[in-house]
Amino acid sequence: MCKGGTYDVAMTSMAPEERIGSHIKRAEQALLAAKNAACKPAAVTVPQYAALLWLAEKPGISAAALARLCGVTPPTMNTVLKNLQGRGLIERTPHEWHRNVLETRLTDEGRTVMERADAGAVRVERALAAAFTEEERTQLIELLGRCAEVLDAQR
Amino acid sequence: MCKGGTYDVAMTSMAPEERIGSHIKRAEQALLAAKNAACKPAAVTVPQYAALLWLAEKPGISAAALARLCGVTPPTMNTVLKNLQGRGLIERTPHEWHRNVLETRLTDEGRTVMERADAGAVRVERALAAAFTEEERTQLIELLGRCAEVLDAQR
DNA sequence: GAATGTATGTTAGAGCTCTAATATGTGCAA
DNA sequence: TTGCACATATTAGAGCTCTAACATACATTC
Repeated sequence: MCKGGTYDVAMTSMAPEERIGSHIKRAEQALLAAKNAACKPAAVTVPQYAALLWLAEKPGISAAALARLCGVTPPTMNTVLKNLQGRGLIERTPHEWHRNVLETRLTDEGRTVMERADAGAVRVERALAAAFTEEERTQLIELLGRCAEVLDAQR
Repeated sequence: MCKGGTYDVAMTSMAPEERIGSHIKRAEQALLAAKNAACKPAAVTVPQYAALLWLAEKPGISAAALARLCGVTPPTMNTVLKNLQGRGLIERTPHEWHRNVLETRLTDEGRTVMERADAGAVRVERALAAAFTEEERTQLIELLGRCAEVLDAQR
């Protein structure tokens, strides 16, 4: 049972396979790699695709609100939006009332690119979903939700 | 059932809540945030901690092998090791036979820092594990494993 | 009206991550 | 021996990510 490593895992630490976090990380890494490959034909990164997808559903949204939807900080979203704007996939215009807010919208090209990337991403999601029964899928989502809940509370 | 967004999700795409990937990502984000906070007293990042932990168990390992264990590319591990070496937490010496290989080892300070970070990380992992029954934990790990398998095959 | 609070936006800096390309060294095979 | 294959190491460049700090603008309260 005990490993033969120099650092005595059994006494003070925990083996990697026992760490639920290891398995979450591995799944996330595989997910990112698969989505990255799926987005490649559209020449966008996964974070860029995520932003474009939300922008399609919520035109004129603020960068801060978009950051919350995508689960990143405002400076991070700022970086992503800069790259998207530099490629002409989005445009940002000052809000009529709240002068400090910039409304962000897809350009026509941005919409085209998003739809192309989305096709790939959905293909990945469908393949993933197909690996589970309805019941398993429900349970997986429930268990993952509990993970997020507990971990957020830890902080 | 259908959302009122501009981009018609129902026809060509998929709602975020239906995407298993969304839930994996959320759990991983919460995990990273919790581990980050846990590693902060030791003043190391999560990737740095991961490298230190493996180094404790496998002294003299090559950077490439360490990269595989940590699930990152060699250039990424190179970046992490540079930072660790700059802080004097590891040392790298040429391999006796294979001149191209650098053997990497913890310094005394590196071991101390690792143990401090590990205490925090294990605390997070134990809290996470405590949120599930034995059966749930087993199933979660099995389901996550299937995710990784399917996603890797997609690529 | 002035102070406070809250939300948005941005910059700076450190660090992680990838792909692509290059160099070096080892071992095997024609 | 020469060439090929493979592993390791590194550099370059683009992009994502965070925390910290600061600036701006609106809204509420005193």
